[in-house]
Amino acid sequence: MPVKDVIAAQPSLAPESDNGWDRLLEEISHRPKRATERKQDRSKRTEQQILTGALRVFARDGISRSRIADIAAEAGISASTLYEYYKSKEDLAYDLPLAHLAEFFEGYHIAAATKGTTREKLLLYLVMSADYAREHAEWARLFYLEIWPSVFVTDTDLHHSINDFTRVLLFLVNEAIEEGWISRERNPYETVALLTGGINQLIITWLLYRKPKNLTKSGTEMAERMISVLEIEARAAG
Amino acid sequence: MPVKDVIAAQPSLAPESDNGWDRLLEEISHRPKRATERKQDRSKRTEQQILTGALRVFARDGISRSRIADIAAEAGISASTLYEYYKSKEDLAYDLPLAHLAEFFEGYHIAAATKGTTREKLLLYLVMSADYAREHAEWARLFYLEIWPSVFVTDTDLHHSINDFTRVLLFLVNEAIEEGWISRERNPYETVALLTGGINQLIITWLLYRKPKNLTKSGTEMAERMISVLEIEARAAG
DNA sequence: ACTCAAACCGAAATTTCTTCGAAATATTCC
DNA sequence: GGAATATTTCGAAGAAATTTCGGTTTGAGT
Repeated sequence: MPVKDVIAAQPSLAPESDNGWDRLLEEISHRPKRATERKQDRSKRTEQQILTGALRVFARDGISRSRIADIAAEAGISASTLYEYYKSKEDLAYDLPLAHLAEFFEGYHIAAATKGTTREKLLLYLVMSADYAREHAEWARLFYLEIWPSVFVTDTDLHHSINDFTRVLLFLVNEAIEEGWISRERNPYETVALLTGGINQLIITWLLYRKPKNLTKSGTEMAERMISVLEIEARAAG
Repeated sequence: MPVKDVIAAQPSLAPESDNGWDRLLEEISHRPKRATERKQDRSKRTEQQILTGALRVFARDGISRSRIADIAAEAGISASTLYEYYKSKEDLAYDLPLAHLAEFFEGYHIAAATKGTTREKLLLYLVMSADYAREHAEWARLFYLEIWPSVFVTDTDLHHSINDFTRVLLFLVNEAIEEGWISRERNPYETVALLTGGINQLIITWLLYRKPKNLTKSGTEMAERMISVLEIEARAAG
């Protein structure tokens, strides 16, 4: 059950455990592990070629219009070989984003270490999300436009990673509430929805229309705006 | 070009044209028209059965896993007959949400007539969006989780209707800026992204996890919160 | 160099989508 | 009412894509 994960995450995220933050990020950036480890070097190379080829083709044609044959050709192997690596097209599509997500979390983990306050961490998270999408547009197309909202991601490794994305935000929001600059009156899940939704909508619009032109700038603007607005709200609430 | 539509919409939406609002809603709720009109009554019935069956199957299995044969069976016709009505599965999937969207706009048009202020209209729009999703959960699953973010909706009737959804918000936000309760400093598109993103994220979470339990209540809460937060922001900016 | 497992591929099987021509049903006109 | 015409339906065949299978090639360890 997906809901359970999110709920269960909450207690362990209580701000009083002072190293909860590091443990959370540690867990998150090490999550993705392919079940089958490849033995030979050429195999590792092939796996990489499949991932690169698949990303290219999926981003160009969309998952459902993409053909296994095209992906295999792009990877320089035969279609049947691809089935040695992934049991279906869907399986491939859902595995594909994992490596990038881990990379994002790892990058964030490092960058966040230099930030002292919760506010800075939260701002950084939102800004980095937008920026990572800009830097990896093909991946982002696949992830934000096809996979994230998909109903069928439940009960997959990917699903955990997507939940992780929310868990980080939830942790920070709870901490901010503790610190008093996000209103206690408000449901933290609702606040997380607001933050996620705002930044994602910006990314999605950019992916579809290349507008706003400068995603990094707009992302920063949007993130700062959302956070400062939450602060004002908390102050207004007294 | 999708972007063009949105941009082009702006001038005609200037608040000074006092009946711009009615013209906009008129245009929007009358947009969808199937090209081919069916001659016989049984045909109209069949068309309805296809739509009902397809909605059921798509919502249950997702578009890509759904089989034409299943949809046809659900509709009580043969698979080949379905091709008399829609030229492909994709075509069917993209036509399906149109009727509901038109219904939503029409319902909003009527309900908004009783609301005097821009603020009330905006609040109503957001609240009704969430509520419509709750009332038509199968449709919402298809629309929010599979179709809205899809890359391939460009250059379809559906695409216009989705743009319409944003145009209404943009109109209201611009009017609110004119009235002074949304900050002039902020890019209206960014504000629209914030509003859309926030409410959609809430809907998506509900569709996936049935959480929050009461979508109508949470939607109202979220909508009121976002609007009041924008007001506070405008006041703080002076 | 030999052995064995891992990796690879072509051809065939399977599944699903789509087309087509003929049959069934409805409408029109006399 | 019944023949002529148009519309709608369907089964069977065709096309396109995914997936499986058996056997060959390749590479790592000894």
